[in-house]
Amino acid sequence: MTTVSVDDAADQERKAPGRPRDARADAAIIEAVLELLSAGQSADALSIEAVAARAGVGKATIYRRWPNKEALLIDAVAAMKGPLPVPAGESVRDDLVMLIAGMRNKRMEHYGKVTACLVPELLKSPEMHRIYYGVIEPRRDVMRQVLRRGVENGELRADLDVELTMLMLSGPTLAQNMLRWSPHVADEGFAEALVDAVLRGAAP
Amino acid sequence: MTTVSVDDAADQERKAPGRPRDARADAAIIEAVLELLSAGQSADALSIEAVAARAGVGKATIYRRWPNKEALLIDAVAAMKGPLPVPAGESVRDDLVMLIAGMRNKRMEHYGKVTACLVPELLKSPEMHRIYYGVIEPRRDVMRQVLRRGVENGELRADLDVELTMLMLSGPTLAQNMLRWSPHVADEGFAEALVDAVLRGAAP
Amino acid sequence: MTTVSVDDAADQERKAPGRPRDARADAAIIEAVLELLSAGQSADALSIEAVAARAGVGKATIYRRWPNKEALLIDAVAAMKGPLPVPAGESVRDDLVMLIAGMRNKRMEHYGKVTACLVPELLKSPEMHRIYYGVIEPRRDVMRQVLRRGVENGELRADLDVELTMLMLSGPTLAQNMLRWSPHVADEGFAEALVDAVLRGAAP
Amino acid sequence: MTTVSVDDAADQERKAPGRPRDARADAAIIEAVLELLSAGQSADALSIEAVAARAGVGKATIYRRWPNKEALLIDAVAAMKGPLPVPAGESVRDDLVMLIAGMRNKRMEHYGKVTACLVPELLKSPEMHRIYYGVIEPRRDVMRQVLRRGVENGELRADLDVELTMLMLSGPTLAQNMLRWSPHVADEGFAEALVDAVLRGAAP
DNA sequence: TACTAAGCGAGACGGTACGTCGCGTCTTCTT
DNA sequence: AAGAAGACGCGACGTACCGTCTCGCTTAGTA
Repeated sequence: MTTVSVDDAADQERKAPGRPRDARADAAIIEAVLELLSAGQSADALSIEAVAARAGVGKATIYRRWPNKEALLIDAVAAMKGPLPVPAGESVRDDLVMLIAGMRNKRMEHYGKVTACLVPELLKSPEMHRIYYGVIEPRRDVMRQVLRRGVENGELRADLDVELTMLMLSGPTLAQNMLRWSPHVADEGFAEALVDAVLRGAAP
Repeated sequence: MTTVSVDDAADQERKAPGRPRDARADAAIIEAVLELLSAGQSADALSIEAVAARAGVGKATIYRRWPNKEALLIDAVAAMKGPLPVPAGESVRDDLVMLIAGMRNKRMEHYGKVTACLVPELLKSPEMHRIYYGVIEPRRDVMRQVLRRGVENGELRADLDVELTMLMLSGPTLAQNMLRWSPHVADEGFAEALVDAVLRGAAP
Repeated sequence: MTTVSVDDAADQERKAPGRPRDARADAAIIEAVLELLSAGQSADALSIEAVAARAGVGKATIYRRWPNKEALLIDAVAAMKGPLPVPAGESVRDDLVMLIAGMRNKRMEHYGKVTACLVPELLKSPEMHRIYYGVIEPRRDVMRQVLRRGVENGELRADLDVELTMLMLSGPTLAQNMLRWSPHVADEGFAEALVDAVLRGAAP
Repeated sequence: MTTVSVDDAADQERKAPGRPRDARADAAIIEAVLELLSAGQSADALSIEAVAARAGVGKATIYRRWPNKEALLIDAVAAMKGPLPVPAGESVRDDLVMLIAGMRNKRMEHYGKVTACLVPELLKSPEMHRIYYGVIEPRRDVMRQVLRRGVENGELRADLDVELTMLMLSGPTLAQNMLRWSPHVADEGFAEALVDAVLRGAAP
């Protein structure tokens, strides 16, 4: 719910005057978005009016909470993703495979779609990008810790560019999810193949 | 211009009765799309109505040529990309760096935006995806030839998964273009760093 | 239809480019307004959306023709009033009674309501008032001719203030129709009583 | 203030439990209505929300006192009109001129507008009409007394229809105030001209 | 030369969704 | 209990585009 500013307000411990917002409305709205995304089609065909009707809520109640459709979708994405994945911690390779595979779940099926619909707004509005970042970065940080652990314990080369490597792992996954550039690349085994290729390198 | 079917019609060499289509309209429409994309912001805010007004053309003239906005955008992307890049052919690494760097031109600035806006439609409609594929695949084939050449002449390992490697090269580029996931990764030198990392591998 | 300007355009005999407006839409809209006014309640509770739905027409089709609800109501009033009344021409008194009674028909039942709803707009916007005047003035002119005839043929006093007399005839009728100030004044026979009272002062 | 029922409650002299109503709120609300009517334009554009904000009062405080916007406007009209006019009592004609002229003050400028906005509700709801009657009737009664006095002392004809005469005096005034039907009729001297014309028929 | 068929700019058409405003009711905390 | 504040479900507002459909007009190839 664009939580950063809300938390800031909570820090000040100010009690807002007037009737407080109904928490059940927040839940109903997010749930309605997810239902419509699952049942329906593309995410930009999702209308605020449909969300309001599905949630049994007035349009104004949505606009009171989110400034536009994209911000709402971002929060819906955050809710869709559920808890952070926790790597097992034994083998760096296995942890990476698990993280990449987790981006291609059935549950994540709509995640690619939704992310795609957000992109134009992310490119246009820095504010939008900041919010999205707050949602996505904790997950990226899990992968970052795994890579750093590998560098420290010698499983990965000492001079590894961690950020670039993260891009090499999640970029192809995203591209394959969103654009299906390479139909030849098998779906099953994709995570293992990608992680191994990144680890191994293309040189002979 | 959704060229396949048009070409097929041309193959049959039927002389269409009535007034032939004005070729200048096609050009004016595509140009209007590109101008609006450059001037304006996001690509899903681009309306057919605005394109028609800008091109000095009736809406029906657009709908006579493209079935919907996405198909029009795909042709605009094709026009935006210009001619196929031609690798120098000396070093595989240098060729790849050139290809990747070519995806991050100033001219390509809007390419990420436009592609992003197409994604929902691409995922939903196989027909749409087929058209997009016809535009994008020739460019991907250039990279594919470079990689195959490397495998054959020993610059790359013999058992290389060419398709996966292509994904590892263009996926991160796309992700960085569209989502700017990694602000830490420098813009200058990105192509070299990525290609080197793909070639080298992460293992020690 | 704010007809004055349309007539002006017709004078210039300019052929408007593009698809011409559908005359059936005009009729359907006006009819829908009258049906809703007859069936429904007060006239400011009449919503453009309801009119559009009833007429089987898009909202834009209404807004293309009338700038706001009041202008639409004025044209609806004009349509409701039908043809100009024609006085018999024998006795001035009888003609006036007929004209006044004609303002209190069953068919005119809603006329008072609608007029009332227009008043705020009439007071605010001179343009609105001008249009309304174009509708109402021809009817007032009928009464004016009757009074002038009476002055000329000696049925009425020679120094009669015609405009004031018109106000004395239609003002009480309007007030009684709209505000029912005097419940004691009988409905039947109202026209005769009023005309006689006015004539008692207007007789030579 | 829809005073009848409130007064009845006061008669029972019940001690209401809890905090008593703040009398300043009533005044602030009425004053806010009058300010908004003077500053703004039409009276149906006056929103309860704006009144509450202007008066520095919660919406519920208004709804606790008046059932709807029209009832509030009626009380505002009453407040706008100020104390009852007191006729001098010498000449019936002069008293009537004073009463009619008093309906056309600068202070009454908005009176026509506000009354006009009430009309639809008055026609629809008998309850509303009753309340309005309670406000307007005492003023009409002043004129009624003047006319009766004239009948009794021979200034007016013995068989005069008092109610109809009242309509003939206030109806044209109302019509001229609200609709400005007759621009030819001069503003100055209107009261005298009207009263004289009516009396010419009402004289014995 | 005239006919026929399609292309063309223009813009009206029935719709859907937008984001805003006000309604009258309700819930919270404070006085 | 009243009060200020303001959230709630609702419904209408007037606007913007959608994709389709006439209009009157050009612009060819065919008769």
